[in-house]
Amino acid sequence: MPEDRRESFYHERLRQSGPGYANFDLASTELSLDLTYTCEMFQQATARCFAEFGLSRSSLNVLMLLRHGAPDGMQLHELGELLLVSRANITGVVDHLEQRGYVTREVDASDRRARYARITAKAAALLDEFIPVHYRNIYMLFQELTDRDKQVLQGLLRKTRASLRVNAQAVCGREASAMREGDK
Amino acid sequence: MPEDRRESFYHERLRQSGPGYANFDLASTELSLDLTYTCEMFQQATARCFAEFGLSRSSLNVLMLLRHGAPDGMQLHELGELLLVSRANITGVVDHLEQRGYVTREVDASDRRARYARITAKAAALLDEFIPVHYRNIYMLFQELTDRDKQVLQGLLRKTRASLRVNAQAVCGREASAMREGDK
DNA sequence: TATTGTTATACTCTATAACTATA
DNA sequence: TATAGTTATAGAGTATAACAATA
Repeated sequence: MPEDRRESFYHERLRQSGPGYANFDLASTELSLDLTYTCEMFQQATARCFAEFGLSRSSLNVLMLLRHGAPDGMQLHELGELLLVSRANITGVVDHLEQRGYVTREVDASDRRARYARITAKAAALLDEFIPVHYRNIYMLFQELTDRDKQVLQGLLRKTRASLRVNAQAVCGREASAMREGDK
Repeated sequence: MPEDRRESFYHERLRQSGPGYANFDLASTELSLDLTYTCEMFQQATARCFAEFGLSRSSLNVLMLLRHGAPDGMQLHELGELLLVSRANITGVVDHLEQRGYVTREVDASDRRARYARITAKAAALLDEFIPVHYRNIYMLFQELTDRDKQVLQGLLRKTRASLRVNAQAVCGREASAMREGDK
């Protein structure tokens, strides 16, 4: 197994410096770093392939969503909600896709506030070329994990997301923390 | 456990549309989505707190690295290597920190090409305020996971990173895939 | 009034290439 | 020649606020 200077460096530093701060919990903090770091590595590993096809993660998400979830089009705010992108910013993503001929915008006849983004044949052709390469890359990147590993990992990541959802409201910054201190 | 429309939506779409593409492997592809999605949720949950303290993830990383890894300073290219940031871009991060008085730049006396970034007392004070809030947030966000969960998850994420490292070179785009097809 | 979408702004992060100065 | 750092540029992502059109 190849060594990684960063990996050991970070964990060592954390074990040393963490206990010097209040509220430090080693297991959670290590987990947060591991999660972020692993995700970064995965994205870095696939970044070149995305760039080569002129796709960003957002634009791929939009195209896949439109192709397989809504071949007849989807309103922009729906796209934004599914992709966790604000209404203001989904406009830009769709602009970009439209400029390159990958989606069209059509006004909804029954509600003239709404626009439907629809995927074009050109984008479908791009996906037919890109996705097999992308899927092969994904398969290769996770090759050292057994089926059992993947299954357990997926289950734990699902549980993690549930935990994040339950506790996201409780997270807050300076004032809220100060207030809670005051409550004691 | 709270429902999430996106979560079920994605997995359902993937199971339906995936097999239509070459090289599709459900377990790996689901894992890649789960990893990305979980990480996104975590970062989203902590984003407000970062913003409130005027910190970005990069700047926090630099400050923590300097404080606990190199209180006497670290060369910019070293920072870049540890944070996976290019030499060109670490300059900007350090510029930003310097403008706000969080680091100083000092020329190395023995090698006048090199600059050392050193953390200031002002930044140390900021960390003393920010980190306990941050650590408490992390602890709360992962609260629904048991110690055993966290331990297993960490182990599998480490194994995942090892897999990514081993296979990262094999990942590639259009031409390389075409070549490999030709080899068959 | 509320909703859909757009515009504008500003900041962060990333990637790349060309450049300076030192070694 | 190689290394450390900077500058410049361009693109993508994010966040926020103000605005128009429509319901």
